[in-house]
Amino acid sequence: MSGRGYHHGNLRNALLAAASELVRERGARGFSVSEAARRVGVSSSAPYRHFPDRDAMLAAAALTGFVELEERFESLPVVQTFTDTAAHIAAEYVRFAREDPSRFEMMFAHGIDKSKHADLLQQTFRVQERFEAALAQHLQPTESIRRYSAELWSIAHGAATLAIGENMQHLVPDTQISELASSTATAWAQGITEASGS
Amino acid sequence: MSGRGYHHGNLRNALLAAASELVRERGARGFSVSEAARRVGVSSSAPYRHFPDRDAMLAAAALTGFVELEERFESLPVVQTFTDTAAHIAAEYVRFAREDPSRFEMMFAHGIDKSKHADLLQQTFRVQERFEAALAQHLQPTESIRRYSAELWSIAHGAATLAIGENMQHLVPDTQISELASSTATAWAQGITEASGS
DNA sequence: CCTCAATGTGAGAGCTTTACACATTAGAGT
DNA sequence: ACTCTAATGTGTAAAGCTCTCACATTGAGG
Repeated sequence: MSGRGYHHGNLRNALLAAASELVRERGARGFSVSEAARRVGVSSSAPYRHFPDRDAMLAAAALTGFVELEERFESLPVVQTFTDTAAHIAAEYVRFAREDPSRFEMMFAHGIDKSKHADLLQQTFRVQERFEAALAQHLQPTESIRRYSAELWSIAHGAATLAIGENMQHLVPDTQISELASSTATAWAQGITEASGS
Repeated sequence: MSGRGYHHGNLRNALLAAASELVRERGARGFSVSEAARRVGVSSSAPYRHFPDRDAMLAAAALTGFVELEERFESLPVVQTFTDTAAHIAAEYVRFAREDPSRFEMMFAHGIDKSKHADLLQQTFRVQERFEAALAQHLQPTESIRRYSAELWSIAHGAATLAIGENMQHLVPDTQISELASSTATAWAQGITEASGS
C-alpha cells in the first residue's frame, strides 16, 4: 500500500502531500521537484510520470488549496444582513490566507499559466460561486450579484496578499488584518445598500 | 562611458535595466542573473560585484518600480470629494499594474524578504504616504487616515493582483478592471462618509 | 608615476529540471 | 495459473542556474 516495493502505489498523492509540506516550510519558490521526490523516497525523475513538469505539480498542489478554500465557505454561517455577510466572507478569506501564507501564495502564483491548467481556473470559479451564493441571499435577483462578488473578492484578496507580503506591518498589526478586511467590506456594503436602498 | 573596456563603467544600472526588461519579457520567475549578465555583455559572475545575490538584484529592480509608482501618484490631479479621490487612486493603481504586470508581480513578490531589503519597505511606505496625503485633504485630522489608506490600498491591490493573475477573466473583462476598482472604492468611500457624516 | 581598491573574468562545485533508455511489476485476458 | 503489456520507477546525463574563489585589469588619488 505505501512506499514498500518497486512501485510506490500512491506516488501521485504522496508527492502532492510532500509538495504542500515543502511549500509551507520553504515557500513557493523554495519548492523543488527533486526535494519532493527525495522526501517520498523515489528517484528524482519518478514525479515526471505523474506530472508533465514542475509547474503542473505546483498547480495540482494549488488545486487542493482551492478545494479547501471552497469547503471553508461551504460551512459559512448564515447571517442576517448583506453587510454582515460581506464582512464575514472577507474576514474568513484573510484567516485562510494567514493560516498558511505560502500555500496561499502558491495558489495565486502568477507563474502558473491558468490557460494550461483549466482545472485550477475551474476550482477558482467554484469558490467565486460560493461568494455569489452567500451574497445572493440578501439581494434582489436583478442586482448585479456577479459584479458585487468580484468587488468583495478584491477587497478580501487585497488585504490577504498585502498582509502575507509583509507590506502592512507598519500600518496594521498582522493579527488585525482580518478585522481590517471585514471593516473594509462593511463600509463597502453600506455604500452599496444605502445607494440602491436594498 | 559605456560597455567598451575591461570595466563597464555603469554596470549596476545596466544590469538593473536589463533585469527590468527581462522581467517584462519572461516574468519574475523567468528572470536569471546569467541572462541579465549576458545581455549586458559581461561574465555571469560580474553581477555579484554589485548585488549579493539574485534576490537582491530583483529587489533593486523592484525598488525602481516603487519609485515610478510614487511618481505616478505625485502628479495625481486633485479632485473635489473624498469619494472621487478614492476612486481615482484605485483606478490609477490598477492601471499601473496592468501596464507591466510582471513588474508589478516582482514588486510584490513574496519571495523577497522585506526585512533584508529595508529600502524596499521604505519606498513602499512612501507610496502609502501619497495615499494618505490625498485622502487627508477630505478628512478631519482626527479621523483615522492611516486606517483608511490601508483599506483603500487593499481594494486597489486586490483588484490589481486578481486581474494580472488572470483570475477575473470570466467575471470582468480585463479592460474594465480599473473601472471595477474605482467603483469598489466609490462604494467603500460612500459607506464611510455616510456613516461618519464627514 | 605608482599603487591599490574596485571591478571584471574563468573555472568550477553543487544545485535544478527534464529527456531517455531501461527495469520492474500489477493486473487484464486467456 | 500464465502470459504480456501498460504503467510506473530507476539511472544517467545534458543543459542551465546560483554563487565562490583565485586571478586579471585598470581608474583615480597620493
